[in-house]
Amino acid sequence: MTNPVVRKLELFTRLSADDKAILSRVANGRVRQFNAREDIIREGDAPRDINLFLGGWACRYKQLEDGRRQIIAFFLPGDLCDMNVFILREMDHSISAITPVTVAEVSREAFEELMLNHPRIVQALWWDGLVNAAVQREWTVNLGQRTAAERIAHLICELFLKLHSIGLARANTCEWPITQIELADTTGMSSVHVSRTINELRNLGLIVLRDRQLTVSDLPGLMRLAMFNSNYLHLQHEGAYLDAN
Amino acid sequence: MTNPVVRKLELFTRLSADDKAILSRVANGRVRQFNAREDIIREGDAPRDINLFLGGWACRYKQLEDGRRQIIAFFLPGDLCDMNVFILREMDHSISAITPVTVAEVSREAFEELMLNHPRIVQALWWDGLVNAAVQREWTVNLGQRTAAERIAHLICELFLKLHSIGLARANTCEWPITQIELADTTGMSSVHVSRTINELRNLGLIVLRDRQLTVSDLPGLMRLAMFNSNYLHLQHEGAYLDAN
DNA sequence: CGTCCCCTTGAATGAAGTCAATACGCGTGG
DNA sequence: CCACGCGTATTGACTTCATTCAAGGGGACG
Repeated sequence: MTNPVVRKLELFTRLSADDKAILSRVANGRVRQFNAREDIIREGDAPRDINLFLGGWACRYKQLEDGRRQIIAFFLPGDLCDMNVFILREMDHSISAITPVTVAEVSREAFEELMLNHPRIVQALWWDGLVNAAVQREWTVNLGQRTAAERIAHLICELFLKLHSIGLARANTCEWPITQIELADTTGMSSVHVSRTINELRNLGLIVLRDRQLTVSDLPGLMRLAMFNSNYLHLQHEGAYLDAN
Repeated sequence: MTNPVVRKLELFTRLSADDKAILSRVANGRVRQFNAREDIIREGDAPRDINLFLGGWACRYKQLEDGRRQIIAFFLPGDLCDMNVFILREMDHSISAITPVTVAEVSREAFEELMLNHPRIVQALWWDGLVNAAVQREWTVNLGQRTAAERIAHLICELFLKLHSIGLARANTCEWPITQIELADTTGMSSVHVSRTINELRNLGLIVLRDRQLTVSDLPGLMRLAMFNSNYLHLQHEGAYLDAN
């Protein structure tokens, strides 16, 4: 089985055998496990290492004083988390496991050495960072402009495409470990209304969702409803022209 | 008058005379003017140069097919826009002037050369990028969790502090060129409701806003209302420990 | 078998959007 | 100079959408 980070970065550029070897070695360093719901880093902590997600789902979130919580991003296998946070003194948000999660901790030093000697990887990491920023922007649009049904539909499209791109979806189905409460905290609505909205999507024949399994019965329809434009994911292997090895 | 970019980057670290000279030189290269409301870059364009904002206010936005528009970020003097977009093939959003705007175009080559020879600047740019990402996350929280009044109050706090940090606010007043329609597109509400909400803040004695001039009469009160925590702006000169010249 | 968490559904409440009318400032051109 | 148009801001009345409150069902697990 290929390393999920390699798989992900190769969406953008082709890596040399050496690049891949280094990445796999780094990913096998200090590996840690977390239970579902367990915090991986908390707001206020001083960031130490770079985290590399190897398995499971996690999320970034912020919490207001009065308890309201907003999920800001999801992490899937192959994702890196805050490659450079060590520039900043303290975390301004928290990261929590949704399912049981496996992460590799990469020390700042190991990471910097890697960046020094592997320009192709650096470029792929740049790309990854830019895509993450684009996703964050799209979430802003989602929360600001889309209706409840559009918001949920959009999120489903995004995660479904991302899962596909890293080989974690087959045909039109994938795992869906996110509870409706978490979905509510993601889309800025109440969990009651999430329930009703998902039912709406079901009744439109767009999705089937039960037992933590999602089937997208009509992806084009779902994308149309959500006004989903995948350009912001930059999945078109845009670094292909860099392939000259 | 110091260059606004220098002023901004020095929030994080101290720059050498040479660093500053280089930045000022780069900022005086190809300078362009835009009228209020004019687009600077449009979604779908291939990004060419890095834009450095020297004067005026601008915004990043995305538009849905049916016309709904979401403002995703504001640009103030000293801000850089998408230092690395040339990795991506095309823009997934647009940038537009709010007031008349002056920008310096920095070619990719000039920029890369600068990064190669000025590690202190590189570090400050990293910091800037991380802060921008943090701001984008906070906007996600804002749209997802805060009420109308909290949203507007939070945005005012954020911009007011940023303006202060770059010397564009005096005591408790600053320019406020943003129309209520733009504010509506920023906070995901209708312009009618923005009007009512601003009135609410006025009646609470928190702000005075007229003739494109904002006075924050009670900043602590405004921050309390918005549950504003400034940690995400990372304004505490966190790079001070790098000062050894 | 009971507890806990998650999901669902109904009914009442509340927040924000829409529609519409009016007012104000500003620039343009008669 | 005034008239007009345009964009912006304000205010009221009504509607729509989403939240809250409440109750009940179902599955997982000790």
